[in-house]
Amino acid sequence: MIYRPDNPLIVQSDMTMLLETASPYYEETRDAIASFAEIAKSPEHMHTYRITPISLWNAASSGITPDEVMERLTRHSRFEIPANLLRTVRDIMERFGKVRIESHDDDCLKIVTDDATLMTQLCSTPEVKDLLQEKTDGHTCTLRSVNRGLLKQALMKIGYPALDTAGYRQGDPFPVALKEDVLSLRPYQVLARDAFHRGGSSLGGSGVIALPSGSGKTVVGMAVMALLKTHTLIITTGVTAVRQWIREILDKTDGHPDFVGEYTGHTKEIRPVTVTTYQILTSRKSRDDDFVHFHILNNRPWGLIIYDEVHLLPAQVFRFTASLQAVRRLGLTATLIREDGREGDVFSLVGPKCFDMPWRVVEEQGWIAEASCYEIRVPISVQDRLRYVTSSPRQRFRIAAENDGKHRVVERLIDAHKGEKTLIIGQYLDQIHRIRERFGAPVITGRTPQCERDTLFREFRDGELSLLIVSSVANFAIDLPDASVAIQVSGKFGSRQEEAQRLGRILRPKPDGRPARFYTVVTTDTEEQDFALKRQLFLTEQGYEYVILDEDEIDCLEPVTSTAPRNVVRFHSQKHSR
DNA sequence: TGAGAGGGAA
DNA sequence: CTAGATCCCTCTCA
Repeated sequence: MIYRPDNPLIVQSDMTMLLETASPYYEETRDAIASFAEIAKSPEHMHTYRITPISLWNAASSGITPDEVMERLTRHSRFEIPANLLRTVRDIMERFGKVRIESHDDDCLKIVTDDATLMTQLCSTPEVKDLLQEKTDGHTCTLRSVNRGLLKQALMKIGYPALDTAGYRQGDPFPVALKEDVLSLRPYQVLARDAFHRGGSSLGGSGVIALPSGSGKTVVGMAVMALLKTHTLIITTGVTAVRQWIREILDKTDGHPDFVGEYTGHTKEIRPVTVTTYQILTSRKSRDDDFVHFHILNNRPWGLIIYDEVHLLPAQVFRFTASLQAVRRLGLTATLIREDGREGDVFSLVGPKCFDMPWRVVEEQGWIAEASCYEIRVPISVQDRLRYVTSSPRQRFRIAAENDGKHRVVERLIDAHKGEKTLIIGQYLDQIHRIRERFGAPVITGRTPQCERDTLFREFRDGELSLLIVSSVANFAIDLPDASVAIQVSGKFGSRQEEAQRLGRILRPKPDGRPARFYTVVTTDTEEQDFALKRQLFLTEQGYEYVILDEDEIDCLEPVTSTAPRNVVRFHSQKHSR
């Protein structure tokens, strides 16, 4: 029996793992398992990770072998690893690619597998069988090209994600190159581009690249365009993002303005490079009308489709994407997590994750600002506590979130960061307006007209204004200027995505190299505290540690200086010794 | 031709 | 879970 008490990882036969955070080997172990497991819980001392089929398949498609997974588990595990777990991991990973999709003739493809029993099983599974045509022999079966996407979804559902090597239709050529004189790709951007293109024309060539906010995902997209030199459709979340892409393309490539177009509610241009929104693809005049815009865009000779913020891809766009399997697809995202559990559809229709890098690693290389995260706990007044306990579970969260006691904390934080660009981010308009009354800073909500936003953004950027209060516009507004301090006073239940997005607002490297601070203010002993923990999961997985402070510990926070060593660790050990 | 308001959608 | 923001379309007014 193996027993290595210094190792911080406990691997259990139900595919969960426990990781002890106080161990000196914690960071090393966390980084070793991050690529094939996902974090499920992160209380102070013991984090729980889960190994899921999707996490294993994503690992497999970013080049990690079953042996490597075994080796990492064995190296960091305290106890001997359950034999059945090793078998299951290998088994699941090897299921990816057991079924391959290959080209056959003009409008037919074929699925191929070496395993005749599996083929028989496929041909008797209703969801799969209906999409297939006829069996050529025990190992192959033909299907119509139009069913390529649907079949991949069906195979994913039964746990055998297909390796699609049927290749892509040749898009019309469009010569475009990066302006190498003004733009040099960062090392990880080159790695990401090449990981996407690995396998050349037929193997791979579709997939998702996950990189933190502010690390230049747009540039990766353009680097791929410059590699493929073909007509490209870029789909984004909103018109501001559309215009941002167009600006970036004109700025960083030699693409001529006449060949780059906007296709939105305002302007309907179709050009060799066209930037559009998810919404216009799914819009139609009435319920039983046609998806006009989708059909117009679908009948173009695209050789590449870029899905910006692919984690937000609306359910309906999956259907369209299923019919676009002959076009190369690149998904870009900072947080490849969906709260609706449709990760499998992203995997099978856009493609597997082909590249990612933990946020902390990008930070260590200096491409995004160094950031520390704090959770500050505030009690609730006796009156509000009374309201809280007598309310329905529905209203409770809101009462806790809108706790006016939070204002004291906000005041102290603003004092501690005088002169730094600070954002206060909240979810409820009432709360936001109460904060405005107290601190007198301007507010931006969805109601704020664009021209007013522009003015405030400019003042904030120029430093005339150092404090800005924003509602959940902060989640979408791509043009919101960068800050170095963010104070989150309320948010959307347990949304990991939102937490990550909001941290992203302060990650752009500062001119003076000063580190960023992210504070989330939470009411003690309420539901909000549980949700806060859930929100932090993604960032914990990326290597961030939340320091938990009580209200009056704020004054012991060290002031931010550009040369200050990281104080996260010191605070952490203080907490542990108490 | 463009701006702005209001409705519906998801 | 809700509340909030966005987008697209249409209509009206210069």
